[in-house]
Amino acid sequence: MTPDEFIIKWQRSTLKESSAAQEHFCDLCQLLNELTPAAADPTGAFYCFERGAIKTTGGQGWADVWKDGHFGWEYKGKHKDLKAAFVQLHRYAPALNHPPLLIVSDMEQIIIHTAFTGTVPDQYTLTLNDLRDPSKLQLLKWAFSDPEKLRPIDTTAALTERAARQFGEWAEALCQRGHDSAAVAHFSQQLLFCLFAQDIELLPNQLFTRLLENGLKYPAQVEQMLTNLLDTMATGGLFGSEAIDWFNSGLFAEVQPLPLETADLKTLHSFTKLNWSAIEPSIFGTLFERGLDPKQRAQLGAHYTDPNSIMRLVAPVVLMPLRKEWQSVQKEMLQLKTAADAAKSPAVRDKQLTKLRALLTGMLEQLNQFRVLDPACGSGNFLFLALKGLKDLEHEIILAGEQLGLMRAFPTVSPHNVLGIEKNHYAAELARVTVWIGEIQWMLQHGFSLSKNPILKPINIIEQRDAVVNADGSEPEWPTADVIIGNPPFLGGSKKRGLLGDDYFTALETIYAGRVPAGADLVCYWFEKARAQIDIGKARAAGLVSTNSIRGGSNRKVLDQICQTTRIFNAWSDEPWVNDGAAVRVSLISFGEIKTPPVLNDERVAVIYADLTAGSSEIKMDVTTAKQLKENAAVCFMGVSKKGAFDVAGDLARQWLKLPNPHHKSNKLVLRPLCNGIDLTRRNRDVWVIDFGTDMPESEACFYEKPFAYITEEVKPIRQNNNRESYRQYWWRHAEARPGMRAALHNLYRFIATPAVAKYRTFSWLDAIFLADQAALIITRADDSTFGILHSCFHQLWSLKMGTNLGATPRYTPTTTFETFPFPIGLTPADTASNAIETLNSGAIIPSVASEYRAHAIAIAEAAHQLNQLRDHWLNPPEWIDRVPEIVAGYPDRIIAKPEYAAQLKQRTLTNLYNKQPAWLVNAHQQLDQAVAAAYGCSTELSEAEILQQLLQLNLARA
DNA sequence: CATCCGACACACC
DNA sequence: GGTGTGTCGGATG
Repeated sequence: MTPDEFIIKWQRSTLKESSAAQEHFCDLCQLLNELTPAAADPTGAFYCFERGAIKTTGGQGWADVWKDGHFGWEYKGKHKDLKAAFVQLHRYAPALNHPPLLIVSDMEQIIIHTAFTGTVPDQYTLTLNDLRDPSKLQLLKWAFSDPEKLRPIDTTAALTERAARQFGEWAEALCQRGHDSAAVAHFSQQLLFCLFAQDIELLPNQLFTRLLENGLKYPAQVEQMLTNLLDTMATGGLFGSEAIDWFNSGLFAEVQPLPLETADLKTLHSFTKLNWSAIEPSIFGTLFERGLDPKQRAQLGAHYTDPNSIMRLVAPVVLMPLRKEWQSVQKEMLQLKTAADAAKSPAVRDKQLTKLRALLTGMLEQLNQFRVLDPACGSGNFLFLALKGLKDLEHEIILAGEQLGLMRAFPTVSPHNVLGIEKNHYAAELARVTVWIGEIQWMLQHGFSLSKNPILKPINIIEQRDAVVNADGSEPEWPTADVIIGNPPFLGGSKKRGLLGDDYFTALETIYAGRVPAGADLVCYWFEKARAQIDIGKARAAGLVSTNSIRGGSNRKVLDQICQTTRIFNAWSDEPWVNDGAAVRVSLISFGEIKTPPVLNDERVAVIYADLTAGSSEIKMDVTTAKQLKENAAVCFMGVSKKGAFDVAGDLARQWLKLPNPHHKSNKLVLRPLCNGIDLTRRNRDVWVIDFGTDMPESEACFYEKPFAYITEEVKPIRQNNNRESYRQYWWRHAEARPGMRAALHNLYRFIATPAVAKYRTFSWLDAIFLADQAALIITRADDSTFGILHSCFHQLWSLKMGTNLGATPRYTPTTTFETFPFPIGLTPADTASNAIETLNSGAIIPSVASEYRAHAIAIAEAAHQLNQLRDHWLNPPEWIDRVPEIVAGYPDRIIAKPEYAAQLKQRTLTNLYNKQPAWLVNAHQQLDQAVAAAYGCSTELSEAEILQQLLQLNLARA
């Protein structure tokens, strides 16, 4: 068939839809050289006419033609309403497997609507005559063979980001003109809603666009016109000659348009060209929060929390349990249907059908009664996504019921299903709008008309109040709900008082005494309250976002309690989270009374522990039960906490070293090279520190003229403003001078250091003259055996598991990683405490230990010494450097690059070395691991989990 | 007195 | 511009 033949045939045709549709479609297939449905798929399972038609009644199907993964196609008679056909396809899209294209035709026109998820919908209209145009015909051909070719480039996410950025910039300009940011936020939300309402035709005839155009002609009238429009939206009524629906909602309760300039009107007018109906409702929230807060304004238009991340909580907590229930109900319904169809008497049949109806009604009623609470709902995007998920599920159930021949139910899941608590007045306001926009969008996209008068029903879904402390200092009640979701605010324990104020802090302390440690992050109060709600039966489950630090320290207490009174059934332990610029990492935690196997980081596990690690079915290992060991006490220390600029460049220190002092003592006594993490992971920076020790009086310190003058200038002013009496009083000393550490270092000529926060857990030797800064942790031992044990895979694994994180980077914490670590028997810190060390022929240094452990000590020390030497040669190749004696005796030689090797030497850092993982390094570590494994008396073939399990057992046995 | 934390801060490859 | 490491106030035990 040629296009001309097709056109002539169908121009003439006056047949009705029912008689002509299939023939029209078959002709099209011929024209496009495609197989007809029956020829392509005789079973009709993937490509057929009348998909979803109920065979027994011959009733209307979901689509006239359906090709799985391609399109749903609906015909109407000539000049009939194609919009209605489109609405029908939309409504049945879930039953049709969400085809990417929804095509409607009245046999003269063919309209292809794209419906790829997450893209801005597009449409192509083809008239009969267009079929002569090969490029138009190609579109149709793609619909049959390769619908991906029709995927719009613009995603709704991209559209949303673009709109957010543009709108944000515009709002920022308003703020810069001196308008109050809260007023700008409120006004911009009103305008945004107008743009949305216009694009879904709630505001008729492009009314908002025309208003802006008139405004450009009569700038003086703009403010009055806008006031009139917004006022009319608040109450419903006439705007000019146009009838405006009653929108209601507090959004329009307060109308005070800001003065707009011509440029503003032009910008707004350009916004009307965007497709606001396809916008993600969460944009409103993002815009609001960023537009309102001057600190966040720089982020306007930047990233916003990705819906997929939110679904990682909404899915397991809200949707999965309901889906599971629906599956079992559906199974029962299918059995009843089969029984009814097979029934011999109408009475029996009716009885089965009544039961069937009751099951469906029951399921829908359950959905209608379902309540989701977000007690920190912000601008409502969690609630919006929960509502959308519930509506999708309800729709699916309704369609399944219809398929069983039951009468179609009207969807009843609506904003009444979601409850929110939000402290911020405008965010709360906005959350209501966000949820309603989501509702309206969903209804229209699924072919349902909106119920009006008002459009935004006065359901009090969002309460504006504090969720964890009442104004009178008492504990707030949360409404009863089925589940709790949300992303509560994070605020580190020590920042709480400063940001929230003394009264609020005291109230928190009082209300949650014994439940949440006072040093915990603010987010923990939401976790504890959610746990309590579940405990008293006011919720079944909760899914909350938290800082990833909830896995350790005092924050973990709330998870410990959760694991005691209920159960964590789903978690993501450490995920990057969108928060512009900052390296924020979060844990997503779902807990409560939902019977489902636990899933951690998308993998089935046997149990999830409070630190968000898992036990497998073979190895159950809750390392949070590990105890601090006596034999490890007072060996690992954090370096000094200076709290002031006591550090000076090496060259300045050297100048001072040469200067005399009035009391004839050298500055050498108060000047030492400093070591922090960077000195360990990169190269030594040659930074020195003025150190008046732990108890030198000011009267003596001032004899060291230059250093004292320096800190009088640089440190004293700052320290005298410190909140702590002792820091103010002893300003010339380091705030935490670590007397314990200094005592433990006594008589050691070297010690072991490791960076507190570092990508790799490396240990290095430092000459005793070095002073460790707080970001360097030290172990007060000089023997290679201890060094080797710490650098073995045993301690590496343990420290990773037991330590915490600063953002994405592991952090070593003395109490939880070192003091809990069970050293091999006979080689514990208690066993190596004696200073009686012995140097072997190789140069390795072993501690004096009981004779039966001496062989292990030697083997480990040799391997460790070898590792350290290899590493040192790599870090400081003798050919590239000069070793220069320090100007004063008693300091180690300086390592100075030969000029031609300076750049290369700069790259020789421990982090770079471990990034590269050269074979010799891997081998050296393997040798070491073997020696240490022998000391533990275990195989070198153990898996990581097995090593950890053995260490945990050893720890518990010793504790 | 010592340790821990950061909806981070910032220097430097 | 990404990578990697660090400050310092405040709280706890």
